[in-house]
Amino acid sequence: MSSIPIRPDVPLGAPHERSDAARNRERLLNAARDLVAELGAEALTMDALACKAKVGKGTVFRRFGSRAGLMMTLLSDSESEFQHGFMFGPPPLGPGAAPKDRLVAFGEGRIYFVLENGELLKAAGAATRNRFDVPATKLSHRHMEVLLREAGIADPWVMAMSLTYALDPERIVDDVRVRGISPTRLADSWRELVTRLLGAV
Amino acid sequence: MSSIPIRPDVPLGAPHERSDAARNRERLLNAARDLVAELGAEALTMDALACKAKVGKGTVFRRFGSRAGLMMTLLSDSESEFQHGFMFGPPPLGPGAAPKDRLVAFGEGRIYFVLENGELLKAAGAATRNRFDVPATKLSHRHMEVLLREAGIADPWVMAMSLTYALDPERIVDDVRVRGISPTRLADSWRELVTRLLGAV
DNA sequence: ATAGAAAGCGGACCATAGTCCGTTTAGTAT
DNA sequence: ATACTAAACGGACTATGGTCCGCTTTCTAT
Repeated sequence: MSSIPIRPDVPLGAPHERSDAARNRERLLNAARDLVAELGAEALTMDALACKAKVGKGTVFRRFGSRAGLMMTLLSDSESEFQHGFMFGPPPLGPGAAPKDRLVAFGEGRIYFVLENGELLKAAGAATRNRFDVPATKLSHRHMEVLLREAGIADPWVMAMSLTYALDPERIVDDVRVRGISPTRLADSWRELVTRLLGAV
Repeated sequence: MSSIPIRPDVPLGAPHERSDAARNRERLLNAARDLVAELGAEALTMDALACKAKVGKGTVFRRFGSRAGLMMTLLSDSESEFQHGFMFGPPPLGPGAAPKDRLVAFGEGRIYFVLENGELLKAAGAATRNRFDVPATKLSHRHMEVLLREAGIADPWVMAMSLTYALDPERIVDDVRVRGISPTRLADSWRELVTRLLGAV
């Protein structure tokens, strides 16, 4: 997988995306959304996508780089929304509340977000070398790191990584769907974890 | 993947393993160990293994069920040793110490165990639906659950799951080998986590 | 309008995990 | 020894993610 031209935010002298490229991007995105709606994210194969979009397989991979890349693209809308929530939204999720409360809210939000987009998230994480490469994961990690630092944790970077993995999509989805744990129970346990971790009951 | 006849612990009227089966098992195990030693676990392919062991591919899969199953078999010795350590060994890892200290020791032990057998563990976990299916993982989870319950955690089962994922092999290996975090730093952070989680500094 | 270059295209091709099923073979009962 | 049966075997076959590279299209400069 070389550089991923997924659709850069037109950073510099935007090389002016070619019209055929734009057309195929549209086709692919539509086909992908259809397939996910029809059969679920897990069942989406790159061959089927290429076929349904009436496009060559090479085109699919140039556009998205990999299956994980495709899933990330499909996720980007809801993901942005969630990100906006914890970065700019109202407390306790957004700025203005105590780190502990923000972290509790973050975990809860994340749990429900994962449960809504679970398949996509699992698919985005799998097949990637280190799941930490997912940009959204990096951002979440950074967010938690800042909160943990404010709360006086000695090594916020590493602790944020522990919490990141505790909120792993695969873990959350399987807990709920395979092992029958209710989302509420997960959220409660997360609250207990954060509360104890950041002192004071 | 149907029932896995990996080499049952001869549970009942052991149907007397056939001699050709035994011979091939030996061949496969030896070949697998050689290949791992030579090229690393990641580079081991089932085709190469079958070929090197002078055995058909079907035989490989009958024996181990899957690539993950093979890796688990390869791990079982060192894994048993580690398990023995936290179940029957001397404190603080084994019984006799306070839950908090046992949990700290468990995490440290796990970190170093993972760093020694990282490739195998990653390979065993990947390709499995839920990595939690790995029997050794279930045992570790149970162990932590018991300790957490003793320490008064409200929902030990779920909390143990959070900690299980915080100690995920992929996470540990990538932290150390990709992101350059020292094992010591990981262990220190784990200590901080457990110490704060189980009260009293 | 035209030509040249760069970007994009597409599908054959590769690698690899895992399945299937007709054939072989090791034990067993006679 | 012989015949029988269930287990074991092996390798062709499938599914799927991902790569490669010669061909086509779009854009731009003239």
